[in-house]
Amino acid sequence: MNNSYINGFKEALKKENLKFTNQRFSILQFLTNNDGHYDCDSIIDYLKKNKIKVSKATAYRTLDLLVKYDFCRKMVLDDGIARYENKLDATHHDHMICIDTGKIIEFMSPEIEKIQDDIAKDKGYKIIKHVHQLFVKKIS
Amino acid sequence: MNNSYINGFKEALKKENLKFTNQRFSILQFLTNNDGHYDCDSIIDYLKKNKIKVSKATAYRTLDLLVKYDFCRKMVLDDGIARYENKLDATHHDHMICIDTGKIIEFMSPEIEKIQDDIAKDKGYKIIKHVHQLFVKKIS
DNA sequence: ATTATTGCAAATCCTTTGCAGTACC
DNA sequence: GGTACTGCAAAGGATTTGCAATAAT
Repeated sequence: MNNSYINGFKEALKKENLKFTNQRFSILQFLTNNDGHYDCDSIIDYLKKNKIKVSKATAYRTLDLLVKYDFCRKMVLDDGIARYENKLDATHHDHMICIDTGKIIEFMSPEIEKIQDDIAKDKGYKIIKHVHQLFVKKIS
Repeated sequence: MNNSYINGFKEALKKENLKFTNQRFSILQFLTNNDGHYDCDSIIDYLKKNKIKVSKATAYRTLDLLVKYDFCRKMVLDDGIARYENKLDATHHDHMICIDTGKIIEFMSPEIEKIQDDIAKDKGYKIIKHVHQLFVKKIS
């Protein structure tokens, strides 16, 4: 297992004048070890099953931090609920979401990436991040 | 001015067994006459300035309806706040959002549209709707 | 020892819902 | 006249915040 992200995490904490705690680390660890898209409650529930107690307050505070330092990605769908996913070592990708089942499938197109860069540049901007979600149904 | 959307609106209302009321119509009218992306409160504030009183309850109920019948589009950013925009007669487009100023610029790329259709088809799905947002900064 | 952390419960914010009075057909 | 509408205020659900007890360096 590649644990090099731990040092990066410690550095981020130092930069923010924060301490390395079990709660913070557990959340990071959960996300880096699990592919998938989790809302705050799911993360807390999972950790609870493993005898690690984290409050919502701490979870949200930690998730904000992880997003800020690029350890994870936040996505908010139309239901207004934030979902988080590992971003470390994960190749960049976007999401296809099945309207019927809620299943999330990842996709990535270098062509699209290039075109959107060009579009932004054209208008005098550079892309900091982007959201690209396809809401789909199975072809019957 | 093209007011043909009024009939479409009346038909939608009939289909839902709903009545044509001033509040509902005012919201539709505001969105069709104004390009832009408005949250619920902004819409209510604007209408209030024009002496039209609409409650939040009614506004949200109406906006849901307008989305359902494709009169407008709902978008939720990471802040969790829903924004609505006119969809009628508007050529399809996506959004570039300036991180610093909040300015929203529209864009549209037929190439991207085609590629994403192909990606979905490839996995056995068809696209019902999509969200494509570029978060950008001005090139300095 | 000092300084930041945690969890709790209360507070916020956006959105939804129940209900009594009001408006449309 | 009957059925649907509106606004209000209360309820809901996700997220944030203040604070006293607790843990990290």
